[in-house]
Amino acid sequence: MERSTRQRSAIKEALQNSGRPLLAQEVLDLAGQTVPGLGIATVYRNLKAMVEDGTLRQVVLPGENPRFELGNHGHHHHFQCNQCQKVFDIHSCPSNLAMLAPKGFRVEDHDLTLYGRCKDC
Amino acid sequence: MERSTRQRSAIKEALQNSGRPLLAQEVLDLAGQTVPGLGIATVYRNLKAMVEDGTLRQVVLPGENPRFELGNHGHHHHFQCNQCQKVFDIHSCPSNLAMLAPKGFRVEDHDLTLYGRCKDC
DNA sequence: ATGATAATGATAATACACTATCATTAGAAA
DNA sequence: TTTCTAATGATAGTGTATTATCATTATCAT
Repeated sequence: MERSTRQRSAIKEALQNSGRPLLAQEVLDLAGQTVPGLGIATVYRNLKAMVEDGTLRQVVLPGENPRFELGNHGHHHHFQCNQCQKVFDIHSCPSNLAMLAPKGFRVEDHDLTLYGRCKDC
Repeated sequence: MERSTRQRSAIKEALQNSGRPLLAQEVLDLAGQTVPGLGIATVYRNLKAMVEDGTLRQVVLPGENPRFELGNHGHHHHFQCNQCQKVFDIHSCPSNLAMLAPKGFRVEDHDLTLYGRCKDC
């Protein structure tokens, strides 16, 4: 059966505390402060398992490596800072997007990314 | 100086005739019908050169390899078909997106991708 | 405390899009 | 037509994120 490890806890905690989607490398950096010696393979292994069981979901922005965020958020979008490259959640969503599509096209979903300067940059 | 070749012409023609952004592989497939034996290296070489001189621009959707479209289009967005995976242009753009960002965040640009079924699927 | 084995960490292997290399081909200036 | 060399095509090489391997460690039911 599944065992509870310091590594797995630290990884989940890093995602919970960050409040924003993290790259695998960022997860390693943050969780590695709690568990020195944490290996990148362990990070990938756990991220993958947590995505599969629904604990996490992947956030993929254009041209970027996958980021990870808690899976219990509803539909939302993201903002990427042009300065620090960090990604933040946006908890609102424009309506009417379906009517932008040409005639004959059925819209089922959408992705929106805003770019600019974050609060700290 | 730069020479005019059948290969380069066929590559540009493929992009012009398609009316939608194409993957490097799709460019090879289409232009290869005009120039049998066309090599993938030649496609990449020319796509890269044409992006650098502004003839083409790259279109990068989340989790997808770069596509290429003519560079003389204005700001616009894209629709990807969930069935055939093809990408199409959308020549309208929602306004008000800047106000979706949290306080303290300055919005400078945005990317929007719609997903669904295209006219042919 | 002990044994079974899930999990880890180091690192080799993989996948894959893209680029470099180089011998050959083919524009185009003369 | 000849000559120069840009461009091509085949393919080896590269970069890099992710995964597999495996010896070792640590969790937890007993």
